[in-house]
Amino acid sequence: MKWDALEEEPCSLSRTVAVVGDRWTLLILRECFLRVRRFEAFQSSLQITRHLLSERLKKLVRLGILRRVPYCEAPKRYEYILTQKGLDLYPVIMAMVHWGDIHMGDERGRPLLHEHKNCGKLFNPVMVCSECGEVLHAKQVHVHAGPGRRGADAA
Amino acid sequence: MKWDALEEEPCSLSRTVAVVGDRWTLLILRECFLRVRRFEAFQSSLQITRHLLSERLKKLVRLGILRRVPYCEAPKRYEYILTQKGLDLYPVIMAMVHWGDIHMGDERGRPLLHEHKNCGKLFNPVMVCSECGEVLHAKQVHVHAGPGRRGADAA
DNA sequence: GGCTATCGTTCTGAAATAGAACTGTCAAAC
DNA sequence: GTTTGACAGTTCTATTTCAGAACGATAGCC
Repeated sequence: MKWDALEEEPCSLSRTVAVVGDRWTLLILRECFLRVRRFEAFQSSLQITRHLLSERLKKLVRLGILRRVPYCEAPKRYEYILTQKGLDLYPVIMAMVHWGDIHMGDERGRPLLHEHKNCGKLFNPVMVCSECGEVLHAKQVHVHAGPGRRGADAA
Repeated sequence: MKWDALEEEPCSLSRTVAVVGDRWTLLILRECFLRVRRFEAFQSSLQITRHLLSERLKKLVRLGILRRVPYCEAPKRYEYILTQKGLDLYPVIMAMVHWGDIHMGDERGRPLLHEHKNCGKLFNPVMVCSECGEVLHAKQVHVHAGPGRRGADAA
C-alpha cells in the first residue's frame, strides 16, 4: 500500500497513519512539543539524516501541521512551529509517552515527568468519554458505521 | 537510526515508536481492536503482503502485545489476541482516530462512530489530567527530567 | 581572505517493502 | 482415492526508501 492510498481510505486511523505513521515524523513532533524549532536543532538532537529531516519537515508543512516562519531576513532562515492542527496531535504523543512509561520502562524510572500547570501536580494522561467523563476501555466501546464509511475498512 | 536503538533511548516516546511506529503495525492493531484475530482475516482486510504480516505478528507476539493462541489442533491453527499490554494501546489508537476525524475528514462525515456502552452515547475521546480531571493542552504542561533520564533526549 | 553558523541538496550503498508464487496440513466433496 | 478448498505461513525478485557522508549557498565576523 502506498502512503497516498492510505490517506484516501474511509478510516480516520488510516488517514492519521498516512500523516504520522512513521518513526521520524513522530520523533520530530516530540521535539516540536519540547519547543525545538530549527533545522539544526532537530538534526543534532535526533541524529536524523539531513535529507530525511528536510523531507519530513516539508511534508509536515504541506499538511498544515507545521508552519515555516522566517526569523531572520538575511540570510533567510526559518523556524518550524506547530499549527493548531499540529498542537491537536498532543493527545497522540502523550498517549504514546504514557504507554511507554508503563510498558517499556526500565529500573531507573521515567525519563520525563509531566506537571500540569493548572493544578501544579505531576500527572498521567487519561483518556475519558466526552459524554460521561468515565475512563475509556476498549471493551466498553461499540463501533458503528458512520456516514463517511463506504467499503470494508474501518476503525 | 536502527529500530533496536530506538528501544534503548531514555525516552518513553522513542520506546513506544520502536514498537508501534510503523504504519502496518498500527493498522494491524486497529484490526485487533475491531476483533480481527486470524492471519487470513488480517491479510484480506489490510491488503498487506503475507510476508510483512507474518513478520509484524511475530514481532507483536515477541513484545507481548499479542498472544498466539491455538484454536484448532489438527491442523494447528492460531489466533492473535491482544494482551493487557496490547489493550493498553487503546488510547493511542483512539487519539489517532479522533485526530483523523477532526483534521482529515471529508464531506461525507466520519467513517465510524463510537458508542460508550456505559452511558449509551456517541462520544469523542478526551485526554485529561489524572490529578485534576481537566482537559490537557500542550501549553499547560511543564516537562521535568525524571529519574530515568540520562542524556540529551527526552519527551 | 578565511572561519563559522545555518539550512539545505546530492550522491551511493544498505535495508525494507511490494507483489507474486510456492509449501504444507487437513477436511470435505466427488 | 483424487481433487478442491481453507488456512497459515515461507521464499523469491524488483522496487522503493533510508543511512551516511560529502557538497553547496548565504551571510556575519575577524
